[in-house]
Amino acid sequence: MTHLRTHETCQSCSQRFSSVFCKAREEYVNLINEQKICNTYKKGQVLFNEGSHPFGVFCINDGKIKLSHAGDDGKEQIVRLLKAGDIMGYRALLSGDRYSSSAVALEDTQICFIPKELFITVLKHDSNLAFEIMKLLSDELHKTEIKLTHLAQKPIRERLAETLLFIKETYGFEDDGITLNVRLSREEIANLVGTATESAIRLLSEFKKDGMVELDGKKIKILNHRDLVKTANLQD
Amino acid sequence: MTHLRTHETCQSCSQRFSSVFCKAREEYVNLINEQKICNTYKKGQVLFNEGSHPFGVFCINDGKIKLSHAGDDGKEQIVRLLKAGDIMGYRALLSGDRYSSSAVALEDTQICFIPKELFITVLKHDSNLAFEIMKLLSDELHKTEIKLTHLAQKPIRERLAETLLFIKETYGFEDDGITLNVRLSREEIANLVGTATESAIRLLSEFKKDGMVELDGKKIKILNHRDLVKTANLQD
DNA sequence: TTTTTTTCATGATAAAAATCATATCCCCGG
DNA sequence: CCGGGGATATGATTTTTATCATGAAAAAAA
Repeated sequence: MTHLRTHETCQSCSQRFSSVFCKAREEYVNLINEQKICNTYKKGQVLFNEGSHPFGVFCINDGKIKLSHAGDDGKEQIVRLLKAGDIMGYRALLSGDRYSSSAVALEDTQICFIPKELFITVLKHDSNLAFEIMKLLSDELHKTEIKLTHLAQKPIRERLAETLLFIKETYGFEDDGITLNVRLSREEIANLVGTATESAIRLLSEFKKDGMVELDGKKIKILNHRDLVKTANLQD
Repeated sequence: MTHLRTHETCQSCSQRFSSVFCKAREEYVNLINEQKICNTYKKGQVLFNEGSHPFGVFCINDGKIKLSHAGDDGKEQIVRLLKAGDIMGYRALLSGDRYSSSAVALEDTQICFIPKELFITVLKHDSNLAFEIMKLLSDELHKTEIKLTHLAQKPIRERLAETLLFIKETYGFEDDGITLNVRLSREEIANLVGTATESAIRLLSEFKKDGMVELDGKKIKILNHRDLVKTANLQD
């Protein structure tokens, strides 16, 4: 955890106008800039653990993060995938709770930490930012409810297709325009879909046989987007 | 839909200090009182439909409501149960979305409607209320993520037990201290658990055989709370 | 009340998915 | 460059769950 020389100020941050803070008033951005603490995390490093107390919010400058719950039997359930411009840790903070999920870096990541008191103060005085946060929470709640419904009602095959499309929406493609721009293990994909690892592996193989994807280790290429959408069977 | 003479003012409302508005400043409560519109809904009546536009938030004065999504194949998934003191409709409003779920009265219900503009104005000027709403959203998000994890990882038997406990937490017991204070069809219970109606019926029969519940039509009595908790297999 | 319709209950069967069991691959450290 | 260990792949089997089918009970309508 070292200070990062390549990311000096919030004002010049590459995420300045894509993050939720884009709506915050200039004076508060300056204040945040003074108090933020920037760090880098290596792939696989834990940013915080389920059950521990939040002391602020994290603002992702670069990299990818997974947020996951441990189920009662210890099995991981990935609840969110985060990327540059996203913030995290605000849920527990606003609930007055401990973290309900753990955050792990999926690749080397640069993150700023904004202390709790500052975040709350800014939120209190800048209603635009408060509305942005409410919108963020509302959107997350919406997405989670949709996921819940699909988990309850759709077969694994459809959910895996949907998950691949979701990964594409979140992280996009590499330069070739077809390779998903993230490396996830089969187990992580399964924990995203909500199924057994073997089932995820098996269905990925089927998708490959059906010409929808190409598999090369952890690289996944989307060969037939149209069929994948059809397989996902999305109406909404 | 008639105006309700029995519920004249927000200031004297029975939910004044249990609802999220308890933290709102007096002046705004007065403003809300002037503009609110009170209505009654009969059991089974639809308050709003998935896909329609929100024009304000609803504040439940008395009664019970279910919020449910229709899955892609039309199957209902109940995402929340609401009671007196709860508000609803704020999620879509704050997202700038249409309603993502439908609201149906589970029994005769009294509800006040607060117009969108007023709600937003109050939220903008009263940061205490804004924080309450953020907390509400955060709590809902947390609960939904837990539900998601359990849906993905736990067998139906455990989820049914958990659902019965959840219903008890939400609506409590009747005067006898053991009968769940709500009437839900077996289908609704299944749509809450996320399973087929027959499976819910079958497992309820097993729970009865195991002495955990007593079934009398739609009345469900909790006979052995301890065993039910054990069956739910909750760690968190 | 009687009829009709819906809900509840339960058995039989089928389908879906998890688990168990191996075999192979491939990445990493020595 | 090689060996070991985790990740991936795939088959076989078992378990779980959904679906289909039918009858009884209860609720709603006539």
